[in-house]
Amino acid sequence: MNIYDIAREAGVSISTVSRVLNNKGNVTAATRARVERVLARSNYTPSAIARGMAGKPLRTIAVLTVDIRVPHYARTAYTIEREFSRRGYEVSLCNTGGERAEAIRYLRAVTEKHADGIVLVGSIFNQLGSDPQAAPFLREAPVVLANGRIDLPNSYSVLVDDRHGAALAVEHLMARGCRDLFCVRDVATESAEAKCEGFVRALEHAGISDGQDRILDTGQSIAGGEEAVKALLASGRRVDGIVCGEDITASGVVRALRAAGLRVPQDVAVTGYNDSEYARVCDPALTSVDNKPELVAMLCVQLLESLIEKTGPFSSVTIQPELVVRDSA
Amino acid sequence: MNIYDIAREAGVSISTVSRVLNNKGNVTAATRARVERVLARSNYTPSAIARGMAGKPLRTIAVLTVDIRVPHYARTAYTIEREFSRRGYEVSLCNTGGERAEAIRYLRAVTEKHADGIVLVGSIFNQLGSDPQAAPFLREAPVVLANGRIDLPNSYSVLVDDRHGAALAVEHLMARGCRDLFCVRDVATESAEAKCEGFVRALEHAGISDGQDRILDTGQSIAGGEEAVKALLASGRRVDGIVCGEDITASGVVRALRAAGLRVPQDVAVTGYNDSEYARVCDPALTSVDNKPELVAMLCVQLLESLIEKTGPFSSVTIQPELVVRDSA
DNA sequence: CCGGACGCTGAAAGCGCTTTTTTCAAGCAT
DNA sequence: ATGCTTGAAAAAAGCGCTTTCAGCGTCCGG
Repeated sequence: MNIYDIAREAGVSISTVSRVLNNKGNVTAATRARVERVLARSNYTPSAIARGMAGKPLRTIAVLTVDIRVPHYARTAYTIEREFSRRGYEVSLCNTGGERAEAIRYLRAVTEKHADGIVLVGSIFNQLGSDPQAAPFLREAPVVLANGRIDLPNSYSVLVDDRHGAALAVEHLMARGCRDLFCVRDVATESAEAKCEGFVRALEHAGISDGQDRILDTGQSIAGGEEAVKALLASGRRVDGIVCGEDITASGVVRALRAAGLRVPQDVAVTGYNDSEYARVCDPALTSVDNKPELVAMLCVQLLESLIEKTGPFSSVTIQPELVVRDSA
Repeated sequence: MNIYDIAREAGVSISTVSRVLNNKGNVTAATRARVERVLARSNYTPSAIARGMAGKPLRTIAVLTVDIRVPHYARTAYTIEREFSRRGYEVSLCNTGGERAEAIRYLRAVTEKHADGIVLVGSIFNQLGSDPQAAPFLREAPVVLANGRIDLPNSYSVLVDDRHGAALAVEHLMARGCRDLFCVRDVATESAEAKCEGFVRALEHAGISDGQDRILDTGQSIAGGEEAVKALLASGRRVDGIVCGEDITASGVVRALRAAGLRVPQDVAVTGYNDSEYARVCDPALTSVDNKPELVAMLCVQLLESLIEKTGPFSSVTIQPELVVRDSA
C-alpha cells in the first residue's frame, strides 16, 4: 500500500495526497476530507526510505559506545536515546568494544544510511579523528564526543573534568586525616590518565611529591581491585586511603581490605568513581565521584541537535563532577 | 559523489559500476579494473537509502527494551547487537520504559524505515500482540519476543522457565535446612508471576501449603528490599530464607537483615535472581539464579535471522535457568 | 561462410516519495 | 466580452540505486 493507491482511491493525484499528509500547500477542505477518509480506513504507512530518497532527513542518530553493559555507558546511552526519541529521532547503537575495525565498519554502515548525526560515547573514540579510515565518515555528519577531544570540522566535545574529580576524592580523604594515599588506575584511557593526573596534582598541592609512585595498575573489575590491594599490602607500604577509577574496582578493593582484616573506612578509606548503583550495593556504601552521565548526555544531545539544524554558535563544553559522600570514606 | 560520477569518470555505464560494486554479473577484468581504480581514488559511499528504494533490504533490526540501564536488559541488548552486527545488520534501540505509547511510536518509525526484524526484550511486551494500535506494525516484519509469549502470525518467543528458577532457589534453601521461607515480588510482570508460582509450587511440593501468604510485595531496588525486610521483621513472623526476584532487591534485603543484627546466611539465607554483577558486589556475595540473558539473546538472533531469511521451520524455545551458589545461601 | 549462441555492456524502467512546474478554471476588473 | 490574476490540483522531474532487456561484437560449429 503506497501513496499511489491512496491517490487512486481518493480520486486525486499523489501530490495532493502528499500535501495532505504533510499539511502543507493549499488543499480545499473537501479534497482534504476525501483523502483523509481514505487514509483512515487504509493501513497505509508512508515509506521513510522513499522520503529519504526525495531528500528529506531520515532522522536517525548513530551512537557508538564501548560496551553498553558498563553502567556508566548504559546511563549515557539511555539518556541520549530518550532525549533524541523525544525530539523525533531514532537511535542506532553499536558496541565497538574499543575495536577500531568495528567502529569503522559501523561508521560506514550509518554513513551509507545517511545518519543525521553521530555521538561517540567514551574517551577512547578520540583516536578516530585522526584515523584515515574513520575520519572521512566523521565528516559526513556532525559529531559529538562525550568525554574526549576530537579535532574535526564538524565535531565538538562534552567533557568531564576528571582531573578535578580525582582531586575532589583526594581532598576529601585528606580532610578525613588520611595521609598515605594510593590511586588505582584500572584502564588505559585518556579519562583514566586525567584521574591519575588529578590525584598526583592534588597530592603535590598537599606537599606530597611521590604521587607518581602511588599509582597501582590493575584491571577494571572486582578481581582487579582485589589484586591491587593484595599487591599493595604485600609490598608492606603504609596505606590509609585509596582512590579508585571505577566503583566496581573499588568494591573489589573494599572486599580485599576487609578480607585482610582492615576496616573500611576506619583503617583504610576508599573512594569509587562514577557513582553507579555498585556504590550503593557495596557494603559499606561507596563514597564516589559523580561524573553526571545524564547531564553529559543531555548536553551532547542539545549540541548535536543544534549542529544538525545549524542553529549555532556551537562550542565544546566541560562539566565539573561532584563528590558523593557515603560510608567508605 | 554518486554512482553516476563514478560511471562518468570510469567511462562506463552505471549498471556496470553497480555490477562491479556488487560483484555480480559478468564484467571483463579490464573494465572491472578501470572502475575499481576510480572507486579507490574517490571517496564514494553508496547510498543504502537508494539501494533500499530499489528493493533491497536495509538490514536493520529494531530492538525494544524497557530500560537499557537495567543490567539484565543491557546484557541481552548487548548480545543481540553484537550478534546482528556480526551478521551484517545494524540495530536500532528504544527504551520504552514500559510505556505503550512509546512502543507504538517507535514501531511506527521503524516500520516506516522498513526494519527487517523486531526483537522485544521483556515479558511486558506480550501486551503489544493484542494491542490494536501496535499489532499492525508487528505484522510488517518478523518478531521475536525474549521472555514472553506473543500470538501473532510471524512472531515467536524465547522463554526462560522462571517457575523453575524460583523452584531451584527454594530447593537450595530447603536443602540448607531453611523452613520459613518468603518470596519477594518486586515488579508486576508475567515473569515475576512465574517466579512466585514456582515458589508456591516448590513449597507445596515440600508439604507447605501457605506459600501464597509468604509473598512480599515491594519495589525493585535496594530500598525496596530493605522495606520488605523491615515489614517482615515487624510482623514478628519467623523467617530463615528469602527468595528475591532480582539481585538488586536481594542486596537491599541483605543490608536490612544485617542492620537488624541478623547474619546472612546463618540466620537468614537469601537468594537473588539474574546473576548480575550486583550479586558479586554484594557482601556476602549472592547466591543467584542465572537466567542466561546471553543465551536468550543468541537464540533470539538465530530465530529472527532464520525468520528474515525464511529458512524454517521455526519454533519458540524455552530455556532452563541454573542456580549459582555463592555466600548468601 | 553464415547463423546462432554467448559474453559484455549500455539503455531504460522502476522503487515511493517531495517539489517544482504547468494547467486549468473561476473570479474580477477593465 | 477580453484579459489578468489567483488558487487548486495535476503533471512531471528527480533522488541514486538495481535489474531487466536489448544490442552488439565474437566465436564456434555446420
